[in-house]
Amino acid sequence: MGRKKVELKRIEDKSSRQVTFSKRRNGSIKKARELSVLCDVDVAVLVFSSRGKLYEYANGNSLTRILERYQSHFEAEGNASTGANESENCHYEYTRDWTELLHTVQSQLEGQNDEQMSVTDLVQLERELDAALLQTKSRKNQLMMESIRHLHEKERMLRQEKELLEKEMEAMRKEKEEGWKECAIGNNLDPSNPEEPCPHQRTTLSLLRG
Amino acid sequence: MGRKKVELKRIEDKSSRQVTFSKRRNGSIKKARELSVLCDVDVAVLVFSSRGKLYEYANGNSLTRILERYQSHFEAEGNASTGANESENCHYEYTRDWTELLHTVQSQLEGQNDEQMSVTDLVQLERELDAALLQTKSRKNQLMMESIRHLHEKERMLRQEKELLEKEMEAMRKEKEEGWKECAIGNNLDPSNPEEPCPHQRTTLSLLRG
DNA sequence: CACTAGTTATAAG
DNA sequence: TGTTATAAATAGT
Repeated sequence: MGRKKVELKRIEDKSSRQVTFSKRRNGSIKKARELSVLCDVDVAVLVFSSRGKLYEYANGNSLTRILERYQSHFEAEGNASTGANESENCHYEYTRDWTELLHTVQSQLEGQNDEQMSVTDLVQLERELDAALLQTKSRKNQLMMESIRHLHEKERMLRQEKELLEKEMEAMRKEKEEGWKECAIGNNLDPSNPEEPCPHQRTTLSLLRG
Repeated sequence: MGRKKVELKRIEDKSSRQVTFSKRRNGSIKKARELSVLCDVDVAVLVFSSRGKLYEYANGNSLTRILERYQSHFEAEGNASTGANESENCHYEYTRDWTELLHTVQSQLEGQNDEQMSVTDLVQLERELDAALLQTKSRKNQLMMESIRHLHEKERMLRQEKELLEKEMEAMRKEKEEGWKECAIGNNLDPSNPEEPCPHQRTTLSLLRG
């Protein structure tokens, strides 16, 4: 789409990468807006620049809302098997079976059926919809519970890591102190001197407490 | 970009809207991928079809990760209009009603009622039960979503704390090193001596790397 | 940022 | 779904 065809790989030159980033970011968001308007659907685009700045687009429903919508069926992939890296797919695969059902309902509601549905048919339809609903709810609950469990687990891990870090730090502090004592001995000073072994250390400690 | 220019407004013809949706959805996602690859940035695209199907694209960091990143962003920017949604209703009053409802159902099921319930009564009962069910589900979802959001937030905080600790540690390590140099000077040793300033330090470092 | 030349996306069939 | 004429995005300047 320019003077010459470009390879699909990282642009190494920083400057032209920046230019391309700016141009294509706008392009992408424009495309998203067009899609949203023309087809009357919800679209969100998030772009994080390499320096962490966020550019976003979201129509109508604010992004927050869209994210909630997403979250309600996220982490189905949580175990990494499905959403390896590039995820580009349609979720709700189990919905496909129901599409027919919904179609039936729709034409039924539009009342433009050649063959009006009999009560018996409708009873059957109701039964199927109930089943579908049950499945949906069940799946939703399962995913949410999994998600919560997963997050709890993550929290636990993070706490552990933090604890470990704190221990490391304490150990390091002690070592340093010892080091200073040895140093003092080497300098023929009295190691039992109660005065500050090192002014730096105090700084670090007070930072820690803060 | 086609045989003729199109207005930027909802395509009214359902069929061509569907076709355009399909084409442009792919186009948009393709653009997003190119942006991501060429400029080496994180990009996410979410598209919800009118019937609620989700199409998504996210490079590298899985979408979940990107969303977390997004949430941090916008939470950091302060005010979240945590819209107090509909279900602010008086929970208790409804609960009392439900007890009655369930009681009714129970005796109905036991079939030991003097007065059998008429179909009309049952229709009404069904209606009430439906309403109760709806409320229950709504409340449950609300609580679960809150819980998830809360956990995400906690995770974010823990990560921050961890980062801080790591920085502290690095700083402390540097200080120690300096301290050793000064010490060496005090002991009239050559500070540029490339040998180990302190065996303890090595231990700590390897722990850090682990 | 503005300008094209050559590329890509896509509306219509 | 695949094709084609044309609009739109964009790489290089």
